[in-house]
Amino acid sequence: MLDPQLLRDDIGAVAQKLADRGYDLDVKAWQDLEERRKALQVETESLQSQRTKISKSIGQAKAKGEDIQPLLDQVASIGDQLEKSKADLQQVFADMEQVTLYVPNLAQDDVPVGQDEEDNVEVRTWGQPPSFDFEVKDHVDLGAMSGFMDAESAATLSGSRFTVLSRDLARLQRALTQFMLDTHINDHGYDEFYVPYLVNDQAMLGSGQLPKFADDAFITEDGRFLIPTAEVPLTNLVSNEILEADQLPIKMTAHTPCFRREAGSYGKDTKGLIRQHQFDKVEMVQIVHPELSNQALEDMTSHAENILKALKLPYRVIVLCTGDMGFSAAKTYDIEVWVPAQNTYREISSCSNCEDFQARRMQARFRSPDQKKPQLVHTLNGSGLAVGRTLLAVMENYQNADGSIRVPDVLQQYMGGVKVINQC
RNA sequence: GGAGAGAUGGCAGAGCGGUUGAAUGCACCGGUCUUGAAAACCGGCAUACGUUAGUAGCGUAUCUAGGGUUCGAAUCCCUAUCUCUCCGCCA
Repeated sequence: MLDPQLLRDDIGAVAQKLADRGYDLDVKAWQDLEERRKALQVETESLQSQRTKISKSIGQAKAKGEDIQPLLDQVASIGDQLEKSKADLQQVFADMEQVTLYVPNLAQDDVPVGQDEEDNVEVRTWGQPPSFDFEVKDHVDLGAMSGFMDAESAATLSGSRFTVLSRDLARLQRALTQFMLDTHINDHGYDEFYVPYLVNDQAMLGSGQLPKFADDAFITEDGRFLIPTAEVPLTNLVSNEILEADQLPIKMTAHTPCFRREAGSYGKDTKGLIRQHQFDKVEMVQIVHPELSNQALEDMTSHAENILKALKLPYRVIVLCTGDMGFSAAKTYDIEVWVPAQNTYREISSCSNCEDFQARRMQARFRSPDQKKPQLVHTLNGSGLAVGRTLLAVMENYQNADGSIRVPDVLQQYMGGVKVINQC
């Protein structure tokens, strides 16, 4: 949610910035609502004030045993007026909320303006894509050869976009997860959390998945949502909180499955682990002082990069352009890992500074010693990393000519000494 | 799932139709006293919105949330959510 003050003071500039993101704000409609709101609110509050005054004097008159009928007559007409004006005001507020809940965050000034992923800008690359003296196989083939990855069984169980991993490959995924968590906890200063995988609509609203993207999430019969990312439960841990300044920054990590409908991506990445309805992810979330959020974004991105460095997987970092950013983000870095079989980089992490956008929705604030009023915190989230896609990247980058897969050095301690994954 | 009890300010806890935004205690902040500290005493201490040049003043709302009764609701009624106790079931 944007700062309503900003919408009032400088709506022209806001509309321009939203246009950069491909969002068309109806300025005239908003200003009309705002004007109505102002008139109605002033009217309602003054009526309420009158009514309260008279009601109090009724109490006093009664206590003294005076006749209260004149006062009752006086207040009678206020009641109807008040009811009407209250209802109108509520309607205007509801209309305004329908706008504000659907308006995306504003991009930071240094974010490149652009339409879609074509306009994203590469920031840096790390590592050299490996060269192979044989024809590389993709992870689907490698998985089939080993017999440890089974899309058909998954289709029988659940449908498309699911997978069954077994034995050394299942273990390798667990090793990756463990390694990521341990690194974030031991080297990067995050605290580990275990969180619910089902959340209510308030939580989804707070982090910005609702109301606009309801179709992307799985909803349960009793109205809960399967989390599309651990960002939702982790970030909402501070909802409706007023934190003390010295509690910041809060750095949280959690490993969870993530569930996504992937509506609207029909035909895209239909094979393999790239795009699944269910995938595991290790998530990082930071709750920070507003002045430090940009530095925190750089730090968090480097934390995700450190995982890839340790795994010796080549990657590049790009900054998303205005048109490609997520709803809640003010600035986003994507990290893309080298995928040999596709001869390109594919997204494996997305790190965003949401500034106060989510904090305002969920009323997450802190009290700083130098300011009387509580102020909104800044929230950041980043994948550290998407585990399924990391598994895919390891499989493809570490493949041998015979289809076996070398286990990266840092994972071997988690694999009980297994150094190469062969076949069933 | 069944039966019961409850949800009040940072925390504890009173109030149970009328000057209650809410007693009291604790915590916190400022002051007096003191060489300093403690104690004691004095004072302060919610949030949001509106109006406004204003973090001044004034107004409005908020005692879990949403509805209702009433001239007037923290207090009465309904619904939802959550918590606790007991029983049942269960990894």
